[in-house]
Amino acid sequence: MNTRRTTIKDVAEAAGVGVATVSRVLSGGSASPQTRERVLTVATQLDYRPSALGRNLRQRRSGGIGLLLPDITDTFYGRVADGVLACARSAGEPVIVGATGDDPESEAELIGMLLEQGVDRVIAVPSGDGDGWAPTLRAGVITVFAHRLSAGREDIPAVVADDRGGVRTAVDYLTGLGHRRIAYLGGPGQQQRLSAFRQALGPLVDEELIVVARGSRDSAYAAAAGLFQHRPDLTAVLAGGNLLGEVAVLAARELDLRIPRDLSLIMFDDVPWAELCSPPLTVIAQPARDIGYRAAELVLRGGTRRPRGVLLPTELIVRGSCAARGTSRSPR
Amino acid sequence: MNTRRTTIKDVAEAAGVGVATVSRVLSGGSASPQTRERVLTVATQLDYRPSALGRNLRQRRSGGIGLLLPDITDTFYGRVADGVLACARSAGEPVIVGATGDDPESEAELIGMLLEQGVDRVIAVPSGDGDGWAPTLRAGVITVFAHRLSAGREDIPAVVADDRGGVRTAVDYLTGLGHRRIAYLGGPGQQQRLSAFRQALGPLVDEELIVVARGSRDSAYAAAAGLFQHRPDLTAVLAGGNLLGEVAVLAARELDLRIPRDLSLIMFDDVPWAELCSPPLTVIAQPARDIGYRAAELVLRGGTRRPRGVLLPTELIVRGSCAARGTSRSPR
DNA sequence: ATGAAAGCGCTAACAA
DNA sequence: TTGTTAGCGCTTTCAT
Repeated sequence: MNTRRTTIKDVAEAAGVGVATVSRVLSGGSASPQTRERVLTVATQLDYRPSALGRNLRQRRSGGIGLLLPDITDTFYGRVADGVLACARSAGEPVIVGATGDDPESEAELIGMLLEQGVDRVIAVPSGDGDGWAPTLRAGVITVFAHRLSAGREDIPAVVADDRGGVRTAVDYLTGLGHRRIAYLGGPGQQQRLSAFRQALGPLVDEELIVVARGSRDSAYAAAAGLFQHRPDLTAVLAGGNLLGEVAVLAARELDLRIPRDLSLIMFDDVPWAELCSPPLTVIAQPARDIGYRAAELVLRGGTRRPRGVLLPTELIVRGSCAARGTSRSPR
Repeated sequence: MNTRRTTIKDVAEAAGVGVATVSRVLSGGSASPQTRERVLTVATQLDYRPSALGRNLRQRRSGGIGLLLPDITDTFYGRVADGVLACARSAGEPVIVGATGDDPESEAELIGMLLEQGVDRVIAVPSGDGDGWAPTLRAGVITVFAHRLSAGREDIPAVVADDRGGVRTAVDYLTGLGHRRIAYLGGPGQQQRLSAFRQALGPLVDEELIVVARGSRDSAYAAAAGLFQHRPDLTAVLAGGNLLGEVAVLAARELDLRIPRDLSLIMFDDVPWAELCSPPLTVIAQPARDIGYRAAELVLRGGTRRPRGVLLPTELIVRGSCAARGTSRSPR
């Protein structure tokens, strides 16, 4: 059962050479053709796999990427993860994944775990206010943020979608349809979108129509339902994420608000079900997978370049959840 | 920038003790109260984190769990991953995640990567025919399958949903509604469901109504559309996964088949959008998160117990996508 | 109760 | 071109 692992020493002995030679051959160093041949043969025969543990310890690095996501269950983050995985794999780097639940404490704990593992590169959708990232920086861990910026951590490069542009497009579209009372239903950690919303709406902004939920589904649903009930005069909503969009649809149905007749809805993030929904949802699509891929590229490239971050475009995809104001809701 | 990592030696010196003592204190060994106190203080002062690399190398293990999933983007697998992550975290184990894309070759490659990392426990939704798993077994890596069994690998414990029961329930429900021409739209690696379907349908089974798509969305859509076009006489479909269900809805719409008037649909896996769909989809819910959690428990417990696998119950959730036969499709 | 020392598997200096 | 050797940070006998 417990077959001892084949080590470099075994290979060296079997091939009748020194361990250094084996190491050299396997990492493409110089060696005579015949020696190389022999070592390679023996290695495959013995099914030898160099231990990353030994190598990393020696090289004082782990050669692993840490990936911290709020919720791996959310397709958006799933796509981000997919991008990271794809890039990491082409570089032969393992990825250690952790789910923070958008909780700074949990995040800090996970950071500690990654540090312990000796991970030397981290990609994260940051949850805290940025203080939690001091340890990684101090430990010299190359860090890149994805999808979100972190307040007070402008020193860490980030790969994000053009939230401001997306929000502006959405608001323009809605106001163009004649809407004036537009609500924003947001989630945690989206300062960009929030401020962009205020800015895009300008004088039309109504602070009461801005609601920010915590991460959970319940919280989101409560926020949506509360908003709709409290302000039946609103005619359009911008949901800042697929979870928010989902609960908005649910809450609207519960309150007998017809979309788009009574309520126009635009959702951030294009998910497969947006098309299946009735009506199909108009969305601001974000290149989730690219975000992950680019973040991985950045983190792998190391601190060399200075691209202080990447901004990826968003796209308005018009489907059926927005209508011109006019067939407005019955005057309660 | 490149602050050398604090090592056990640093702590030992600072505390005026030997490294062995530090090690003992930190791993709860015997030590005099005062020594313990001093070491602990110094350790926190220096923000010392024991290197998992060093420890694992010494103990000839990595203390990491490998998790291989077909597609991290699929919410089902996302939930499985979430369960694994939760359990692993409570055990303080890091999880290295890989996406196989349901491709045996890719899977084999990833297995190699995990082995190289020295991972000593693996959880996987197996893609290949089982031969690919010889290396892990040989290397003494504790392996547990999740969600799927692998042909020819009955020696590896698996945590799966009660597919047979779920299929039976779905078929019973459908036949109870008067349906006779029931199709099965499946994906890769679901032998259980397929055979259960044949068995449940008994004499009613029509091989032409059984279609198995490859993993991709395109393939799935093509399969669904092809099925519906080729056999307009079918009145009900069982989709073997959320992706299959999604494309079934899409294809039905494209072909102007009304659900449930023209076509009744039951989907495996309850996803959030099932409720948002119109009509809301009747589903066979699977405890995805539990599958992951239990698999992690099993793999962490080690090979000690003999529970040769776990079978988790499924649940029929009736919503609006199934109707009694009668308002059948117009006799083309 | 504590320290010295060996060694996990590997790579990189240094010799030969 | 090749082998010898010294660690990387840690745990674990074995003495003390």
